[in-house]
Amino acid sequence: MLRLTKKADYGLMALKYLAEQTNGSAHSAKDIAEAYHIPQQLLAKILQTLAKSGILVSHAGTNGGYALSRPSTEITAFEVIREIDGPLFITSCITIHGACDLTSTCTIKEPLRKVNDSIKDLLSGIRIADLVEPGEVEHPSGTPVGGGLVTIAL
Amino acid sequence: MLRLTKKADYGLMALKYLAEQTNGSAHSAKDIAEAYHIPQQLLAKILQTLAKSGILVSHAGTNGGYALSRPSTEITAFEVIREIDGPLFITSCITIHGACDLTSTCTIKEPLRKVNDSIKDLLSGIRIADLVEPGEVEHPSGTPVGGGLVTIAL
DNA sequence: CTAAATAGGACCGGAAGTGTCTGATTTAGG
DNA sequence: CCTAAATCAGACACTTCCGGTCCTATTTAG
Repeated sequence: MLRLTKKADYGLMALKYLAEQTNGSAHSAKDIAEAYHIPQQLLAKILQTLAKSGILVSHAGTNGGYALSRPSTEITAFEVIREIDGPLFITSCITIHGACDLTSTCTIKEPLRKVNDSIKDLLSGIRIADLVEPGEVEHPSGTPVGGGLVTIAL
Repeated sequence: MLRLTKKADYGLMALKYLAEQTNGSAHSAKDIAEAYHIPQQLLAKILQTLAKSGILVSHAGTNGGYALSRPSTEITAFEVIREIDGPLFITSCITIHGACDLTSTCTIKEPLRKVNDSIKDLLSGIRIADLVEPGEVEHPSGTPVGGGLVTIAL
């Protein structure tokens, strides 16, 4: 539960990639997909929606591709995830219309909304620029990194 | 994305219900299910897992049921959700073993782990007791409540 | 002994996530 | 002008998981 879709994941990775590129020219979906070993066509779709929502600018044709529409410091993880995965959120009774039969039934709702908002703030505080530099190799020799799952959190 | 399963939702509601009951006797899954208009058999399953994980104590047989194993101030939303929905979390590459082919590929991972941990802290800070009292009817006359979705967040 | 409950398994239908394919349109470069 | 490399867009297949149900034990108060 509470997990990001792979699409959102891929989207963030792609934006990170674009943020790293210094030259202003466009980079194709193919380039990014190959760099990260991501299914190309899927990435293409993601980049398209990102372009449609104004986070990326696209350029069709030969040597076409995508580039950030704004500096990487002004793109939050929050909006990226929202564009890709849609506005659904925490409790089902909030997102699905009419799920709560009786209002009095679901008294859990209000407290969870606060969590909801907190997570929103959390993700809003993270910018693409924050993803770009954190030193690729800094595992403190105790952390398994390779293919070995990390299994933290919940 | 990032949404709670209904199971976790139901589980929290059930715990809230149990926390509200003053007498120490057990309350059946049927009672709770009817109180909240929740599918009974499904709730039963949830309560079983909650009992198996030690959050609830169960009592079989006639007049049996469930009760909190600890005071409601000592049960966090975090552990409830974890027991019900399992330990999966944020990025898919964290939870699924070996999903990240190359370590260097997924450089997004570290920053997202921090988000992960923050959410964990957030949910750990919420206790069942916090869910119990927030005044059932306090919609500030501007908030649509009935069947009308709230659609906040993302 | 019986009825009410928990305990646990199998199962199913639908939705959503993941990914592929096909086709159309733009466009730089030879 | 033509071709190849792109974006754009829609449809579709596959798989997994969520939500929910059903059935069958097993416990246990009265």
